[in-house]
Amino acid sequence: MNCNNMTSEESALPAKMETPVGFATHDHAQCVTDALETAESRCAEKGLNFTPVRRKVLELLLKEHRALGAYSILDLLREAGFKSQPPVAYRALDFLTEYGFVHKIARLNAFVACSHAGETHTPAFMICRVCETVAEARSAPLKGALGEAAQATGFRIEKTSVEAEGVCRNCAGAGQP
Amino acid sequence: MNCNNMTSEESALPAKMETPVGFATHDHAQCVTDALETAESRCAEKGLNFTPVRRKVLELLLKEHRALGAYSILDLLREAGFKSQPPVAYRALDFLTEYGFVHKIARLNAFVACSHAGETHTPAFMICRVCETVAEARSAPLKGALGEAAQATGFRIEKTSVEAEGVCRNCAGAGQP
DNA sequence: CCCCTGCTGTGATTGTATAACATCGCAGGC
DNA sequence: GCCTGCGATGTTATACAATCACAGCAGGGG
Repeated sequence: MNCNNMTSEESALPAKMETPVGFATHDHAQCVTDALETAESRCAEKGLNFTPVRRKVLELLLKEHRALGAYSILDLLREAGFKSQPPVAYRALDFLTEYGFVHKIARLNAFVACSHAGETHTPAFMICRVCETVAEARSAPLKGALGEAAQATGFRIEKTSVEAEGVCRNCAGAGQP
Repeated sequence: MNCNNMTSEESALPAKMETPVGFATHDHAQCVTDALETAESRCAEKGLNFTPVRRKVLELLLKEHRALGAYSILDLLREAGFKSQPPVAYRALDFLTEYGFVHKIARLNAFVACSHAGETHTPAFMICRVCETVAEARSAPLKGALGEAAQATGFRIEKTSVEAEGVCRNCAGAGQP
């Protein structure tokens, strides 16, 4: 579960920081199967239907470990033997998104597997424009300028998307502009 | 310039708060022409070409006072007598976006005129899912959980998009769920 | 004058997302 | 057994978003 972990709980900065950027090599096969099992048991708990298509889509996203467009996912699904049309991929993605196994990156029109299994949370993303990796940080929906503005104006926030585009340490170190 | 002003400078909460939600009635015709003039003079300053199409697109967005999809804009352009194909609208929007007259709302694949003329800034948006109005708040790109996570991991932020979806005070008051 | 540059016009194409409707399979009640 | 309800999937078609490629044109500077 814990690969690609850029987690930063509010102001609890380092001290304990697993793999600092979402890049350190790790036992990827293991992290994929772990995540799949977690998802499976979560669905079982909640009485949700973790169907083959849904499972496969999540698996593909976990394997890729970066954001994929819906049609890329569709291609991979087909390669994997599913004879799927667009709505199939979208429905699976809707399901996975609804229950927090996958997040949508609006900026990219793409989807990424969640780094912090299951429970509903309000993530913030850092998108490296060089290597395209997406790292997920936990965020507090109501803090910062946005929360203040919302409070001041009586706006009730339901969902947030916080996405930053830039260059990760690895790529910056590799001399990318 | 100052209609739809949900501005909240960092922690400078109320005290002075123009029109609290982006809804209060106001002299709209005036706010549109003011904004257009501001844009015009800004372009003049910088030696930019504020062409008829660009002007019209900005005018349309200012008039609508909410986020519009590219094809809606295209339709309006055509109604206004321009015989435009998609690239025309997109090019105008690219220009306006690049120089900060218009912002793109990634969540909606739509565009909205900037409430705070000209200078480059990193806005945050509150999107009412009932009335579709978009209010803009200024934000600090490097504050909050995201900034901390970025610092901790050496990620260099270049652009951010912060978008909140919810219900504005007016619509909440009108008994919307 | 010519060339360069930036903007526009146009047609076609690709990518993203959903509508609308048919079908399937299974659990539960009669 | 049979019907029904329901969630998931299959299928076709289409709406909406974005880009490509190329042609033309107007103004400015050499």
